Amino acid sequence: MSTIETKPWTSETVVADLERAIHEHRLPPGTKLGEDELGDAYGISRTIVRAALLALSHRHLVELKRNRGAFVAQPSVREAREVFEARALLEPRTAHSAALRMTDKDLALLQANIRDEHAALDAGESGRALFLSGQFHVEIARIADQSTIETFISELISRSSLIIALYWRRRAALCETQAHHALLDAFARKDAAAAEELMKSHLLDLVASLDLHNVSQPPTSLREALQR
Amino acid sequence: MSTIETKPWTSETVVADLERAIHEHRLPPGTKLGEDELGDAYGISRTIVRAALLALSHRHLVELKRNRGAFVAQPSVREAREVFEARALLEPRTAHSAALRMTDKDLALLQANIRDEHAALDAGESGRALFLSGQFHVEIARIADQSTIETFISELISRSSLIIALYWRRRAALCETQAHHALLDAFARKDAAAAEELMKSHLLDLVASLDLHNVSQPPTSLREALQR
DNA sequence: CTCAACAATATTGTATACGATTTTGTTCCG
DNA sequence: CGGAACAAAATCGTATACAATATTGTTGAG
Repeated sequence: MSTIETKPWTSETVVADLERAIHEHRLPPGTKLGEDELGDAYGISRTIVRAALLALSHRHLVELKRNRGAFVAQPSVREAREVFEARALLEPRTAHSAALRMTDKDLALLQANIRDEHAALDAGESGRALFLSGQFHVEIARIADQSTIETFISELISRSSLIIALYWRRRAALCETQAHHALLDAFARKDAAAAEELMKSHLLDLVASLDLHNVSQPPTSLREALQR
Repeated sequence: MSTIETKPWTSETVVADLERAIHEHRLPPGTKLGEDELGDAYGISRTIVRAALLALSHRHLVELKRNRGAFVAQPSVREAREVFEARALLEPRTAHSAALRMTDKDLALLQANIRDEHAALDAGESGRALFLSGQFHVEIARIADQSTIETFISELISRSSLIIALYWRRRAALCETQAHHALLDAFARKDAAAAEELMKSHLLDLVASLDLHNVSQPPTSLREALQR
């Protein structure tokens, strides 16, 4: 946990801190997020913690069970499909818009992002690499200058991180940065149509790298899981 | 206000009640939502009210100003454009999916919705008609069996209601139900391509019926608004 | 009379106390 | 020894008290 008690933690900063921890798989799906525990860790009262957990539950990153507590969400196979369905509707067209508005500064930012992701991978910081990989997509929405869509994509990216934690099947890990590289090239050429197509196939590749027909549903209850 | 104190109001029911009131324009944009006031109205403590307001702020229906309180949101022209941009990405394709999954029961529900909207209009209940008109769109997402996208569309519909309250320009009011009728026909024929196109143009018509180039921004501050 | 400074009031922000529910641990009967 | 009933503990749900901040009202000097 973050444990730096010198900071003035607010509801929003706690949300951001927890969201990043979840996104980086430092808090795996299913992790219990006790209110007292979090309050002690951040040095704040349960009031703030509850507001943060409520916010995270609205983003579907945390599941609140009445009188049971908060847990890092465990998206179902169904939900996983839906998330990528939504991404497929939003992201390709957003990449198209972004390509048309792309500035040199934006390009540099995206390039830096890819570089940092490479560095993180080399350093064995796979969590940080995953986070940066997601940021690449959010950044595109920001460049497209569509903050409303950006909010949706940002949520979907974080949820995708949970989905990856649950359903990722081992494969070539470099396909990610390859796809981002190709996108960057299209952006550099201001080729909006190519960017849209590349994003579309990138998302299809992502889904294909998941194991979603598997019946190993994240156990809703231990009882049910062990009764087989 | 709702004032029925015999009900066991929970955070969620209060959110639903307030959201509907906002959607039906009983709580116009800019309305101050005092915590004590709401707590008294519903017969609950500020704790629950705050949770509800927090939820509504996450849906961009309420704006929270630090140490100032909660207000019904006043989407900017910029935000209005973004909301309809997002709807344009999500809804046509969702209508396509819905057409393919449409059952007779679903058709009946949509038909009933249109009928109720007509009835509400005839009865002069324009707020209720607007709400039902929005429900038509949410229902399509539900029929498409995409709950994640449905959540997004539901939020966008509610925000659209605020946008209509602020930027609607007088016009033929029946264009709405006409478009919904046409959609229903396409659904009945299971003509997914037609449904997709009809939804696309319906959304374009909606945007066209708004006055978004107008400079009469909802005043961010009274000072600024009166200094002209 | 105008306006700035200050005081009073109202409202939100946060912490904490207490009650409700669930979970865990123990006991006692079969 | 096994299991159900009960007791204890932990945790969440809600209300309330108090502090922080903003707004409003008043006063007094110029």
